Amino acid sequence: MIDIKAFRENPERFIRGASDKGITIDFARLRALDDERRSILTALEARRASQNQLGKETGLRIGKLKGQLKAAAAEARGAIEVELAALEAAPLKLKAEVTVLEAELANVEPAWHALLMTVPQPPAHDVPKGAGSEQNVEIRRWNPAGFDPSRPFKTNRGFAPKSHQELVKALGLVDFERGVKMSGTRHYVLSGMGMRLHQAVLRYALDFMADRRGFRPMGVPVIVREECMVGTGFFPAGREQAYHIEELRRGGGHDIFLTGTGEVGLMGIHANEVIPHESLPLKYVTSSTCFRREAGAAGKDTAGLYRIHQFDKVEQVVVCRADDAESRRWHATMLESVEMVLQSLELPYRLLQCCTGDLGVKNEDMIDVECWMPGRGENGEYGETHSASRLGDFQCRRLNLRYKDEHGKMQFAYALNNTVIASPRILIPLLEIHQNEDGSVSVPEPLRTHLGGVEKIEASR
RNA sequence: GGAGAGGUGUCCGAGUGGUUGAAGGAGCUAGUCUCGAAAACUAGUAGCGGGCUUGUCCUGCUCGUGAGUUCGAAUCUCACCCUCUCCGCCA
Repeated sequence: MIDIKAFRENPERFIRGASDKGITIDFARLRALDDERRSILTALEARRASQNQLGKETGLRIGKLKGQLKAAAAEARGAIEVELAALEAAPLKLKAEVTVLEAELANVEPAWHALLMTVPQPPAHDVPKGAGSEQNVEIRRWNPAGFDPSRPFKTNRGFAPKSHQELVKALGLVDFERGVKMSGTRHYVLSGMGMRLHQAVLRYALDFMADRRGFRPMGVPVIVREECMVGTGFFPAGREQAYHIEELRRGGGHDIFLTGTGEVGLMGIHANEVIPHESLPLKYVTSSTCFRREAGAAGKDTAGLYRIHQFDKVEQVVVCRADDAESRRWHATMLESVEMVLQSLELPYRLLQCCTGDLGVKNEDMIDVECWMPGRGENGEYGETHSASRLGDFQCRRLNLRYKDEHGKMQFAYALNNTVIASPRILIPLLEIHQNEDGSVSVPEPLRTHLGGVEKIEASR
């Protein structure tokens, strides 16, 4: 959520931001609703102030008279009733006015709030302008020794590559047919070394972040209330993307939603809290199952492990002071972690600075990491495996996650998040890059301890 | 799932219709005292919002949430959410 005060002071910034992101918002309406809301509020509060004052001046007297009225003899009642009517006239008039104003406010406020919640965080000043992912800017790429994606796989390795679909089938790692039988399209069963490899990758990434990067490992809910989804900025824009469990309809207290990323659980932890500034930054990592409906992606990446409804992801978040330079430093540090993991797994990758048009509602700066997938497209393609976002105070403002700075001032914290590893998607480059001519797949060194020392996955296992 | 108890400020806790944003205590901050500390004493100690005359200014809201009764609600009514205890069931 943006700061409505900042919008009043400098609406241009938000209008330009939304336009750069390619998001259409009726800003004129927002301004009109905001003005209307404030003018109603002013009028309403003036009445309330009068009510409070009258309550102090005549309230007690009214109470006493009402008490007397009950006990009074018939002939004394007339006088009391006259005085009561006189005393009550002013408060009753105010009450009527307040009722009208409250109704007006109830008419305006929900629309004002709903619209405000859809205004996107403006992109950072140095994010390149662009309409969509085609205009993302490559920052750098890295290749392991002996493999250069700019040359054909065959030139690199001396044989034609198999796609990951072929590999997992031949090696018995994934059973798509039975996954679909049980749960429908985009579902799968991990099997044998497929499951072990999946778990190894996750465990390696989590341990790496905890042991080598000082992040606190957390286990968080993946079924959450709507407030968590709204607070983290996934709703309302991404409502269609989330599985929705309608508990209300079957008599439960409230509906729940399956989270599409561990970010929701990690950021929700401190919602509505005030963090002592000494405990910042918070550095959390989690491994969680992620659920995505993939609404609107029909027909896209339908085969294989690329786009699926359920997967697991090790996710890192940082909650830091409201300081742009600090948030940029953490962004770099988090990306460094990702690069260390990918390099240790010997996977070729590149970093892309996303342009304004490729940013979501909530981020002001995003860098995607793409791994080389030899079996993707005609002759291999880079495919997105990671995404690192800086959110400014957008998310913490929605979550009401604040800290008191050293001057005792309340501040909304800044938030960042970044994939450490997402599997099974990461298995695509992992299997395809490390495949051998005989159809086996070599296991990168860091994963072996998590696979009982296995160095090579072969069909027989 | 059944039965019961309860949700008040940073924390504990009082408060069952009237000036209560809220007694009392703890904690925290500052001061006095002290060579220093402790103790004691004194004072201070919420958040969010609106206004303009932007001020050591005025003002509204907040006692789980929402609606209602009332001139007036932390206090009464209704619905909901949450927590805890016991029983049942269970990975």
